[in-house]
Amino acid sequence: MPIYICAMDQVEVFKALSNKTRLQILNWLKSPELNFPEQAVYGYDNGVCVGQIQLKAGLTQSTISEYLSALQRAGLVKSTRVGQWTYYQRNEDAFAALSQLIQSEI
Amino acid sequence: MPIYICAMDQVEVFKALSNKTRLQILNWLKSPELNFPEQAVYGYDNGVCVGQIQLKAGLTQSTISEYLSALQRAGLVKSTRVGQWTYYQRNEDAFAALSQLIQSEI
DNA sequence: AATATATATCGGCATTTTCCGATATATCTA
DNA sequence: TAGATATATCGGAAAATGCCGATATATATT
Repeated sequence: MPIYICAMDQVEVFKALSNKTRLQILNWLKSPELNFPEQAVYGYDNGVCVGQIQLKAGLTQSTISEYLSALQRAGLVKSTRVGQWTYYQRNEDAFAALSQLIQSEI
Repeated sequence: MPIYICAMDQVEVFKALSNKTRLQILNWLKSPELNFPEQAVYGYDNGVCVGQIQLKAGLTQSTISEYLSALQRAGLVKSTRVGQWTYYQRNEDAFAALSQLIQSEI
């Protein structure tokens, strides 16, 4: 009987990762300073706000908002509301758990 | 500039993993002796044949054949034809590479 | 309160995925 | 060669996903 560190819905996680734009976003969020220099003024403490991600991705605001929700439902990112902005950042624990999951369970 | 050990199409791999039945198949193939005892007579050297997997999954033959093809296109399994049977087994190198990919690139 | 800005949600069209039944192909056996 | 068995491929209906534009909601500003 395996022990699960966190209750990842595996299918949901892999579905979230099954899209080129969502993979790009995750990759960009690895280096916010590098990929979102426009946000330097506001800092990167809570990640990057939706509008910046949307600009870089070149898709509509609604699409990016939904993509970020999907990533969050899968546990791959976390969000912080600050005023009228929502900041998203990677949940590195989830990636460590996923890497581990693939090694041991899948 | 990152160096890729193998040319995985990331989206294709994650799509292949985005289905409960395909995840089950991969999991079953970790312990063929345990999960496919009916095949003991023929041995497990090349993995498990399509019919046995189909029986256990409870979906149609065509569906399982297509699922196995998808897993193979993604590089997650390899197949061996022996007479009228096609045996499928996990490609453990791919899982190691994927685990690594998640740790370092994604 | 009124307006502006940032994000989320809704409705919808186009494409992809899921899974099926039918059929084609490959191999084995009589 | 004919028939049986195992697998692959094809065509299609239903559901899910990819994106969009329009609209709703939350917060900030005047």
